[in-house]
Amino acid sequence: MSSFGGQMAEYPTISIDRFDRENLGARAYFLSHCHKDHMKGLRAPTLKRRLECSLKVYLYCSPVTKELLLTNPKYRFWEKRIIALEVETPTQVPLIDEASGEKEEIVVTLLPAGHCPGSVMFLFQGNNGTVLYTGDFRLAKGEAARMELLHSGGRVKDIQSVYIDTTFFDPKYYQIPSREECLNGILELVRSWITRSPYHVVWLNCKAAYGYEYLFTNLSEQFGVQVHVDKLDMFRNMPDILHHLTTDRNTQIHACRHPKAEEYFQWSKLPCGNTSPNRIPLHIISIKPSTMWFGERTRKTSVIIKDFLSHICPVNAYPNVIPIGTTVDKVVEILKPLCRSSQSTELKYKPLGRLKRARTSYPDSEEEAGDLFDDPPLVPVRHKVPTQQTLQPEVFSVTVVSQNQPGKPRQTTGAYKEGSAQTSPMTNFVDCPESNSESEEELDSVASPQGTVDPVTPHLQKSEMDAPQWDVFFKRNDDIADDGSENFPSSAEAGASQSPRLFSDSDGESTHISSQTSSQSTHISEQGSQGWDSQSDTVLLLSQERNCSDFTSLHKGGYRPRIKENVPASQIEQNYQKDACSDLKSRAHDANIVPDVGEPTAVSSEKHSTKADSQSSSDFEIPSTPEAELPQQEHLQYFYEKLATGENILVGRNKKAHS
DNA sequence: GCGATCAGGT
DNA sequence: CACACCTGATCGC
Repeated sequence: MSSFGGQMAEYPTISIDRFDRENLGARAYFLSHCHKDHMKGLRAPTLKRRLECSLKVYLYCSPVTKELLLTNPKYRFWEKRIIALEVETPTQVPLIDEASGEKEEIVVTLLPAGHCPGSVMFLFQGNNGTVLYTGDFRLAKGEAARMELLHSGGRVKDIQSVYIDTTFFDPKYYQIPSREECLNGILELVRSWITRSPYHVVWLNCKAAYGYEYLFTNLSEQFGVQVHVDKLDMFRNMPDILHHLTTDRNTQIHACRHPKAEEYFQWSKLPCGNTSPNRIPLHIISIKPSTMWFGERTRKTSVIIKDFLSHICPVNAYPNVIPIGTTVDKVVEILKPLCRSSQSTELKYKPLGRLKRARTSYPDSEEEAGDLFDDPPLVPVRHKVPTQQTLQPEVFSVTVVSQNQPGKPRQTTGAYKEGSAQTSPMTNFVDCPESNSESEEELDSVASPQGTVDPVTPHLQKSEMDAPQWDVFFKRNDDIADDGSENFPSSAEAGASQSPRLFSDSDGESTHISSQTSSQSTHISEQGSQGWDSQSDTVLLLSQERNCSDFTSLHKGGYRPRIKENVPASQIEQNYQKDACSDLKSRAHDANIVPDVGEPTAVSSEKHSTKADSQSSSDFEIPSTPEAELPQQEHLQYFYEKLATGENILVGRNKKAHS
């Protein structure tokens, strides 16, 4: 959990993502996104009471976050006190001390964070300097450089401090696949499975409340199958998401939840209860998105550099996550080289001409930049919040958003035009209506910022950046199985489909396959960029059938699944098979992936042995042959096929071990 | 009964 | 570990 207490040194009278303790007296609140760990105290009686007394205190967030928050009855008491701020629209917010009447103004700009729907970063500009609070974010390398509002006059704004999400600020995360890569891998895997029969279904085992929407929408679009979810009312005003969801359990793709979902899975039962329509049992595979997975098996030798932080180049950087075993000071020491003091004293100059802009060409003179601002990046949407944007190149004439508040319906200025919801040609973010009902307005999806982002971008050479080094994730530990006898077939061989089977398969029932893929997606379509989350970057696949085989494959640019399977005892028919299985399992150490969800039913003794071995983990570190080439898409397909059919992929045992 | 905290789990 | 939760037990009001 974030160590951020909610307050920033420069502007201690406002609180962000924390609403308890010392934050109870804040003059204004800000919520970066709708994830529980950023909402501590937000519905506590103490704060609720304060709201009743302090009528000038408001909560500011993005339109989408407001919508998501108010959909939950527990937070509905905030309804009259939330002010949705349009993304990428500098807005002036008054900070009033109700006791003394003292008033201060601060300009805040919401920048898309790419973490989950509605997630934003907050850029504050006021008397104590410019500071940036990132919240949880996931931006692709170079994306910060494309944010116009982080720049001014052709260069990065002078940022005093950055309050940054350091979750992945660790060398072990030096390489995180792109969303696009993950998405592509998932799409193919899902395709290979659901096309087998109407009874082959996929369960997307999602943890967080939000952040997987892009996965749902892309899967739905790709296969014409809506995703089953428990609730979708929070998206009622977000058609681009809503249209891809359903509460009808009769679909092949599920993202429903249940406390005992994992248990259900063992029994070929979906969280929603579906088991066997027409008495024909379902064949389920589960895909578990996880970014952390990548940090668990990579070598910690690479140095990561932060594209984001180094670009922002602030005077100070405050980490919000302090890894165990270290201290704030130590992390700060690591961050320092990226801050101004250690850079060549002078400000880093980054020509805007290098910025990748959604719009035509980017001006590189300040003057032209001014034109840019004259044409607001984002046109305030509809009737709701009247906003006035008169941005001049460096001069902020801000917009005071006072929204339909009880007492004062505010509006602000005239610059706002009703119906000006058009997406300006340059907008590159999603414009979601925050209103409900009356809006028949649809979300404008615009090209989302490409790629997702790694909060921290690995510092690699460009060539390396272009192609994820998958081997880092799948290479087996050197200390494990070094005889090479168990190497998996090289991708080329695997693709040859001659992998012997370790086990006979019983068609589908309970193989426990799990594989991981990673990636993020650069996005495709026109889904709202803000809806793309970071967690779906990595994926863990579990099938309820099978258990011991595992393989990895990679394909350049693509994703590499890691599969592990639990083999029902009944399926273990030969000793050598079992051994092989145990063997493999013994290598997996990290488990966090559910391994052994053993078989529900009869557990034979053999099964037991297998189970024991896999108890701690079901992930296999797949060895990779040094000379082996990254698997190509076709090879991957081959693996998927095997996975889907329940066949096993031989791991080299002296035969086609490597190529 | 609710909230906060902690433990444990995925 | 932390991602972002959830459940259950305990304690206090």
